[in-house]
Amino acid sequence: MLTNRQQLILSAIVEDYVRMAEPVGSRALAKHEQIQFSPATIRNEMADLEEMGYLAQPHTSAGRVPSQKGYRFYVDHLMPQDPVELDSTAEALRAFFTQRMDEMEQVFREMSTVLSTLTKQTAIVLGPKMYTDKVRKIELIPLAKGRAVAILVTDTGHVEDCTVHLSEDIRVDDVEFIVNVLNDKLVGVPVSKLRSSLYSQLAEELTKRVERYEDVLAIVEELCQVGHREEPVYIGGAANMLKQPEFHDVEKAQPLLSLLEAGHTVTRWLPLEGLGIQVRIGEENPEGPLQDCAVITATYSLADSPVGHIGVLGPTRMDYGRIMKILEYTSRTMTNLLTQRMEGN
Amino acid sequence: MLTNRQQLILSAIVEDYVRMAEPVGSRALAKHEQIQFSPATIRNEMADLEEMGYLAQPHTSAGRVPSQKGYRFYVDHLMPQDPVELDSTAEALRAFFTQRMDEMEQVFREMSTVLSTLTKQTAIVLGPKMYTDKVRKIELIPLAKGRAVAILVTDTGHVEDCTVHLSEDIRVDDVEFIVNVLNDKLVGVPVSKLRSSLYSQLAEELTKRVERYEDVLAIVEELCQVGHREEPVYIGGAANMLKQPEFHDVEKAQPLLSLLEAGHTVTRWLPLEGLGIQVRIGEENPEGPLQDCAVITATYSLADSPVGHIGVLGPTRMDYGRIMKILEYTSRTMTNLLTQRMEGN
DNA sequence: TGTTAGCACTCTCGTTACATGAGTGCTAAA
DNA sequence: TTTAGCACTCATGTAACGAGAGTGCTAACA
Repeated sequence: MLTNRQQLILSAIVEDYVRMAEPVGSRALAKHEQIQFSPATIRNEMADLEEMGYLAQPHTSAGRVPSQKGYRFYVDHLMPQDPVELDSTAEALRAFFTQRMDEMEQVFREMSTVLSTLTKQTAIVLGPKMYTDKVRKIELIPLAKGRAVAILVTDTGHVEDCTVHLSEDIRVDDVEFIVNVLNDKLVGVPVSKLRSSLYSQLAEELTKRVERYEDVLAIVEELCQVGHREEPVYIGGAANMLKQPEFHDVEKAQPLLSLLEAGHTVTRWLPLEGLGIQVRIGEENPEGPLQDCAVITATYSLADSPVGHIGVLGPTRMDYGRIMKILEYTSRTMTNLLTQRMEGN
Repeated sequence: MLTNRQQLILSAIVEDYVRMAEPVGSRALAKHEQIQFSPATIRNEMADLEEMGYLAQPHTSAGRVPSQKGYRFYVDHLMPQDPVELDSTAEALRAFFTQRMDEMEQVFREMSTVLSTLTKQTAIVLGPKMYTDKVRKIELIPLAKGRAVAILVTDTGHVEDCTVHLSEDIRVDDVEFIVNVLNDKLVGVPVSKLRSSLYSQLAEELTKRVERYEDVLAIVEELCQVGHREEPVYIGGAANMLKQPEFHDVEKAQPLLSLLEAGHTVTRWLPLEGLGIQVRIGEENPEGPLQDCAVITATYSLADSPVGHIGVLGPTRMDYGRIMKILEYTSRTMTNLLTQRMEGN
């Protein structure tokens, strides 16, 4: 489709533009090492590339800028594939991952800031889904009258809690009995299956002893919801957005920041399908404010099944190669970390 | 110090400027209902007010703008004190508080968005400190080899968890014993006193049976840190910042957003001393980026002791009266809510 | 003595005009 | 097929200018 020379030129334009954030002209390109053609030749090729939709021109006498299609082609075919060493960046990541961090929540939070610092973009980290976690223990701790806190611990060390309401005159050994039954029947069940296990396993057991059937049902309902709780979202470096020249205009930046602020909605627009690195450029994104953004995501896994996502959000003019490498490295290391952790160091 | 007329004029200038976000001139002021003087008279007074430092002039032929001192005087002496009804705003708040929300975390998160929506500024909600909470129960749940999760539940229903490392060959009944002792000795102790209780109560008890003294110490150390964990910070409407004309310049807004992003540092610059409503205007704030902001905070309490803070951050040009009233109402209702909750509905 | 009308002055802001420079497309020569 | 040359386009920066808003000061007025 594209001649070698056209590919070379497109590639150079993308890389120049990513670096300088300004439309790149034929003269500037001619100074590139790899390109030995005269500006005129380049101009001809550029005109062709524009006609084919890979480039765009902000206005008649400006340089060229990659279009969404141009970026896409670059990402799919032109980007340097060989593992160029990530120099100091890799160092920083390595340092981050060799820190001892016991609390996973802290890992995710810090990871979002590290990722955003390294990429100078906005980082999004989705905590792991618990779907595949299995129930390790359930506790029910009465507080003041009629209130108790139910705690669910999974085999990965995840702790979730919720408040439940009890009848005020429930007896201590009632509570104890409930907890015992819950643990007997539900330990080892994946949290995603909690609700279905509930009816098949618990119903008749509990009616044997406890009169207040509805109370108990309510408790377990709450527990089920805990199991289906949204994964936590950590956003780092949202303010980095404003450092990008394309968002120096507040009108552009404001909707984006608002979007990020509604953290739990990210799952609606992050590319979460498939495995591996996903890249969404410009209008490939659903939400309006993302139309001139690119989103890159990667998954991390636990025991071979993907459990969470990390991503980077920035203007379409972003250093795809570098960021994809960073994400790839991070997701790999993250997976290892989680897996080691599971296997008890 | 200031004549009645000067106070009237200052007050009018502040209120006009807050509304219009533009320097207010003598002609505009003369049209005010409460002011029956000619523009010339007003000009004279304004000149005096400026000389005294209550007003400032962006440039020679612009209207006047309140200075920090002007805002301060307005807040301290001029602001309408009588409880002007908060109209629809109060309605919204009432609606928010009458929603049934079991999970406190959700309450705080939503509160930050509600507050920011109502004030059109940035809202900051500090979750309650647990200092005064008392230990209700401690659990220790072994996971994979050498790892366990310790859970601490307080009498207010707060649940905190942390990962602890155990020797791999610890026995089940060792764990059970430890948990029993911990609960025997520490239940009812305020989390703030955990560490001191530890040494006075636990040391000899544990050495009686468990050989791995250090293991146990490590666990309890972790637990203590849980007790001293920072209060969670919820920030709502950070993107609202950008809607204020004073932050249409990205250079101004960016540092502020960065500051907000480092959520846990807010305790460094929020006015958290004393009780009641606190107002910090402009250079009364410590951090650089806050120099042209105002921060208003209020406390909320549980059983007569203040446990947390809510606050609003915006440009110095803000509607102090309204926002203070909103915060006051919110903190009062919040206090009631918490207290009711404690007393078991 | 306090208030007001009048007036000259200042300063911002938007518009227009114009020069500059970067970059292009096209044509013709190599 | 490539390149040099040239006319053309368009954004950007600067300067000039008028309009408008607001001030300070002075003098008249109650």
